[in-house]
Amino acid sequence: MSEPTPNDAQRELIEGTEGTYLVDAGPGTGKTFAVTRRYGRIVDRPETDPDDVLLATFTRSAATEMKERIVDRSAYGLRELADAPIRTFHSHCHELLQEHGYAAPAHLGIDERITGSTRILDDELIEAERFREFFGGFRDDHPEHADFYRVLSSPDELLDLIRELASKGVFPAADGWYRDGESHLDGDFEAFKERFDAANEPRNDGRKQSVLREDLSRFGRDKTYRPDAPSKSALRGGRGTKRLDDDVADAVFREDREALKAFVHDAYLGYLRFALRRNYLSFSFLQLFAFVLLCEDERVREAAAFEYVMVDEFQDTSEVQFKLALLLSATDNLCVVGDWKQSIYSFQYADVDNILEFEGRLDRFAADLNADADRVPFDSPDPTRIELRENYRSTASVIDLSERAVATPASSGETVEAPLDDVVELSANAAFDNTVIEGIRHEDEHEAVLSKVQEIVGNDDYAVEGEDGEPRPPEYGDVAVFTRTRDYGRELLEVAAEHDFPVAYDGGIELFRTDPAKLLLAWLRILDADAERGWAVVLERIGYAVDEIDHILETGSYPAGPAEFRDELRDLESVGAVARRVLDRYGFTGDVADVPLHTVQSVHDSTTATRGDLIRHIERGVETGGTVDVSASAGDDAVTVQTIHTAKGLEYPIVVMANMNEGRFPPRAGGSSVIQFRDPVGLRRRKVYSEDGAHPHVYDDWRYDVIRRCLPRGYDEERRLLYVAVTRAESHVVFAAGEDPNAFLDGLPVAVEEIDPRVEPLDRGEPTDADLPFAVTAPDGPIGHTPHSLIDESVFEDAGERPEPGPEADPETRGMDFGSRVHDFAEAYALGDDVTPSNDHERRIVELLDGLSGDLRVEEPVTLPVAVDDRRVTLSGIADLVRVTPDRVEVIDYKTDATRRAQAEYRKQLSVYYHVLDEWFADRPVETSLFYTSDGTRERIDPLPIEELQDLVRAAEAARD
DNA sequence: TTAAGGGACATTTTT
DNA sequence: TGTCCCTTAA
Repeated sequence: MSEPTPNDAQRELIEGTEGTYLVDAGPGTGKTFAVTRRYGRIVDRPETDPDDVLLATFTRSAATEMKERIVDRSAYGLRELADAPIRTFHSHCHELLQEHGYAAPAHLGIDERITGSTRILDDELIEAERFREFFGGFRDDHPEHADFYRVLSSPDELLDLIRELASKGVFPAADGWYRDGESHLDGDFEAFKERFDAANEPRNDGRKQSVLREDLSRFGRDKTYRPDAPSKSALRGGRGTKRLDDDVADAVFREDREALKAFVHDAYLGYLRFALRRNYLSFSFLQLFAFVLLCEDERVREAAAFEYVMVDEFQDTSEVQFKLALLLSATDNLCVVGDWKQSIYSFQYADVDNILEFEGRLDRFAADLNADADRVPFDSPDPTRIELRENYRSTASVIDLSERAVATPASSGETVEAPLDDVVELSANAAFDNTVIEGIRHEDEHEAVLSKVQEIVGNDDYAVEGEDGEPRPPEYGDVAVFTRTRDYGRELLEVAAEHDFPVAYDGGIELFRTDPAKLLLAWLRILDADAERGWAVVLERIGYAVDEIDHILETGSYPAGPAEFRDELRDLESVGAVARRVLDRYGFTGDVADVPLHTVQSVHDSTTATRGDLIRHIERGVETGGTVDVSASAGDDAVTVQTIHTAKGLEYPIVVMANMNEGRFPPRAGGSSVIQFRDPVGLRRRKVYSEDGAHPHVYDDWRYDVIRRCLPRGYDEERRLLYVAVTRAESHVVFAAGEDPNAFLDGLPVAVEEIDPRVEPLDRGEPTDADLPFAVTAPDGPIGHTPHSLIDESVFEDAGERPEPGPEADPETRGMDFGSRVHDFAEAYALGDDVTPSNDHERRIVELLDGLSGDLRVEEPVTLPVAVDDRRVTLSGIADLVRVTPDRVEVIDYKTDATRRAQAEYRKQLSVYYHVLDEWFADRPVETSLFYTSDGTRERIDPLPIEELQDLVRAAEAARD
């Protein structure tokens, strides 16, 4: 590909190497191209080299890409740039601390040191674990903060607050708060008053009450305030009042919060010390100490500062990162590049105001840093603003759509205002514009998406630009399906797998929601307390039907195999060994198994965890969705499925924006937040513990109930997410919704069509499992059926007609409990263990087994993949005994209960087995029979043909719907 | 236009 | 658990 010539705006950026620049670089405007050119231009000068230029990126992959692109365009090779400061803020801080950081904590009055052995703790779940440990000790040592422990719903909440404070540059010191940190905690009354006044303005020329007063019409509903709170009418004024009194603003804002601040301070400082003593630094603390070091140590600052600083994806930086960029600048040659409309990382403390209010913040931050010393060279900064307006990626139609998307209300009542004036209009550069923008809708949303993709592939109506610039029909690889949530992506993958649809998933999977983690958790629960929740998972995995599991759980008579395994696990010393054995048992290897193992090990080693702790750790992982990165490829020509966040920076000819459904985010798990930090209000307590009178109680904070109604709330980031998604598209955009399209989709100029999803079976040239009647080695199909699940009545279908118990089947010896003991005995005997029969049932088993020759196998679950209406399903079954001789195969199922001759049911069970073995041993006949231990008789059972099993699946599913 | 009651709804993104 | 939407009454 030939290197393009820069356009005028790009040239201004490339050539303007001296001074301060803010570059508004929308999607597809050649930002990386211009930045790397600029970098090359600087370092190719004889007087500068890569060590003089800091290029800070947000992700590691972005740093790598930058390096590669620079190598293409400069005199430097990849090796020479290997150690060049082109890296993320985090890794640069790490580097800085390794070199100069030993005494950094001393600047906060902390005695502990950062040493060569201090590790970065990059797993947030593990950090949360450590924090809980810390907090447990802290509570014991600090009874004076008891009121706050009462109202804190969990330590996680406090850790969140600490992270947020760190991201804003608010740090604790041994004596009070570092620098002007406390003013952030107090908040800015003037700024609050502005918001308050805006919300308190009567509407309709004074005929209608203010938004704020209306909002407060439910003041106190479902709440309990302390007695000193004003009554609702005192707060709002009587009927007909249009606005709140001005002094309400004062009343809610000014409050004695010394104790609250002291609590947060002590916990924050204590945790810093704890981490250092434990020899680790979190991501947040890396930046914290780097900042402190650069601020306090002039010598280090001079040594670490760069001639040129460039920051990529500036919209994703946090407040403290902005300040770090200033401290790392030896001159005012600072260039930040970004696009506020693509700021979607607020949960990582990205602060969109860094870019939206760049000039103001630059002024303010520089002044703050220079208040007591001459630290940063931005005394009277006068940044040049460059706008890259030419879009090289998308058609004009797509660009237009994206600009509407970022202005679309998320609910009927919402109005979107500023900062939309700041949208820099882009002009398109595409060779042709045949853009299709459409919406589809069906309740089977996943199927709808897949069949839409199928319709698109090879369809000239959706032509995309080929290598030669000419239109060509699209392929699977041209299509990306975006989702907001990983869950949705995972569901889509599952449905795609049913149809053998070529999809590749890119991004994180929820480790704790995978089978290895679930089974590990199940076994830990079994070990801990023979917990039913654990057994249910284990038994289901083996293939027991729901009814059977219920029965086993009721009676507590677990099958022999798993019970023995449990005893074996009990003998193991460490939780790590247990994990290894469990994962081994199920054949989990490689990445999928390594990650849980690693997690188990690191949690265990570091915190002397008990089994109960580990169970809770995994449970929390399931709740919070700890993830591990995967990139599951499905060959070259496959649809990419990913979350919008992982798609950032990428581009695709065709984008399907899935899951455009209604859905607002409810309160977070674990209860409502107790302590919050939000500009401009500062630190707030949402609940108050009080021992007024005889009734200690956690009260709601009436002040905060007023304040939060003045805070901006809205869907700005959701809109930006949509913007990012749409602007990935080069040519076509399809929105897909289930039953209920959301307000975004309603608000966009897109016709939503109800479609009839039908995913056609694919002919991809090679036989797949779905083409075969069955394939023994195939993995489980997506829909599992056990024989028992194929009937809609009870398993014991003819229980109503059971004959009088015969002499062999007295109540003592009947039923599952007894049956399972016979089964255990039979298995042990068949395996050659030294066991002796203790009743007639077992004696008859001995007679049977002694009379059999050949290879005996016991209790082996099998799965039979079959196609039903072009969907692949899996039938699974377990037989008690398989006997293989050179000329035939026998499948025998023991029946201990003479009264339960549910042959129709047994027949299905054996049929599954029959078909699997018939495939395995294609050269000899397979016979299926039942052995009644009560009278020692055997009964041949004719297996059902596959067609009848398929019919049963259909019937079972129809019954289920 | 305001007040007040009640029901439906829904658990995210990851350096 | 908070929010939004709908209903009913004043």
